[in-house]
Amino acid sequence: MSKLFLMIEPLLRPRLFSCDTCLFKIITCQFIKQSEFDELQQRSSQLKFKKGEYILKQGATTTHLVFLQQGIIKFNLEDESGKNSILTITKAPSLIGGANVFYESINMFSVVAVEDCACCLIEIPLLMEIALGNTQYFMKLLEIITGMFKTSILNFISLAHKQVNGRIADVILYLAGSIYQSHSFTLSLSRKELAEFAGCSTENVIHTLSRFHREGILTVSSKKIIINDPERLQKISRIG
Amino acid sequence: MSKLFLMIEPLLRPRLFSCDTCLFKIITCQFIKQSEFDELQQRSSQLKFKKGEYILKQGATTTHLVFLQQGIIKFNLEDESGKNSILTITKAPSLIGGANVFYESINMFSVVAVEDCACCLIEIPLLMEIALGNTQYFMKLLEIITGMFKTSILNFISLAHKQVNGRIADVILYLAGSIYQSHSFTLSLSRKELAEFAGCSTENVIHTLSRFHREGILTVSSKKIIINDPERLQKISRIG
DNA sequence: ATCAAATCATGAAATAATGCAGTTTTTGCC
DNA sequence: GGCAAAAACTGCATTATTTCATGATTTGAT
Repeated sequence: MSKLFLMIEPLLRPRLFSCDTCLFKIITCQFIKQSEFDELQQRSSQLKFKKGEYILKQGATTTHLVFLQQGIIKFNLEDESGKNSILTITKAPSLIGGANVFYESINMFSVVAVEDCACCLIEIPLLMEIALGNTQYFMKLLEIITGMFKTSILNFISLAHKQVNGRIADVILYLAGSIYQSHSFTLSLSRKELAEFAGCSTENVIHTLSRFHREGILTVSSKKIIINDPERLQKISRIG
Repeated sequence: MSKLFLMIEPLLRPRLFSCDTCLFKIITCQFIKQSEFDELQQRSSQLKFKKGEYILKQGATTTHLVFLQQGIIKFNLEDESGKNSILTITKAPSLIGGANVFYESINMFSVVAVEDCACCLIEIPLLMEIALGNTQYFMKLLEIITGMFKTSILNFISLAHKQVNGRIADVILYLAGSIYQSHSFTLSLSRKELAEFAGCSTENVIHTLSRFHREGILTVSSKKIIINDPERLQKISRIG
């Protein structure tokens, strides 16, 4: 890419990140033509979201699939009385909003940035047009989307049939294993959000984390968490 | 159909129910050729399951999609320690095992007959062969399968973030609304199964049902349940 | 029809979880 | 840096839930 192009390119169509190294492309490019990918790219828009901003809003209609390029998001269910439930937390890279592709276009829940995010919004009609002409590509998309459904169902199972101790152990293990991928991490969620995720009161999260800290299972100091005894945490998760 | 044919047909290939009035056909026949449906029918097998029998077994691999023609089933998750959780209850007509179609062939959970069932087992590879050549049919299948995913997620949401009162109210309302479709019904589930569905102890189910009975919300006498005050039950469900 | 096993039911004690009131700490903003 | 607001924390009273012990009832097998 020439220096001149680098200078004027942002004026034409600013790119927050390169489409050539985009994982969505890497995952699926083996199945579609460069020309098809180029068209997708042309008609996609890259957007930044600050922590706390809505990426998709529950109840709104969408015509876009969101590829989360960078950041961490929560799936948020808001009920009539204003109570929030967090269905799951996901980090980039991830394809979100898949439920809308094959079913209906009204968002079942909100997607909110938990950390600053970079996203790519892909037009669903265009994507479908390409997918319908290409079985392998279609199947790949399906696999990604049903895989996400599956994950969130498994998430729920662990939450729905355990007591708070086990649920909080689950949440911590999930965050360590799937989000931060380390036994030592700095939470991007508040205690209130942890409570919305675990389905209990904020106080209960605080009490339980303090207890785990007292018992040496975790080291908790404000947002910083270290898992000292993963085995015991897993045991608590197992027995519920 | 001639009388002679009726006499010998069972010897050739016994049919528990007619394929021509099968809802799976009615839902999808508008999109596929009669010859395609005939082949599906040829290679499908009809089976009966008694109450308590496994239709699909968690952890086993399947190459068949199950169309539930008659009866009520539960989706059962069995953990290492032998604890059961009921994910959801579904009645005929319903297409089950859809998760296996696009993802992988290992059953995430068991499917067990809660009442005597009649099922039709459809070969997934053959179904896919037909679907891949027929966009509309494919989309229809997808809609059915993702719709089921969606329903079970919504089911969970209501269970995961409520207290036992609300969860049991939910379970009763779900059974009345979606399974028995009446305010007065005879349970095919035991108290233990209700507990596995609501995610609480068996005693808690019994206590709560007795309380609802005492308060005039329900009339409960062993397996027979009458909802006397749906509004109050709904309110309990809402406030959790 | 009878017996054993499973299910249903009840109450009481122990444990778990919530909600509240009040305090400290952190965060964001001018 | 200082201030206000939000978040984090603590202990305690209240409520919810489980667990256990016990007995009644129902179900299924022989």
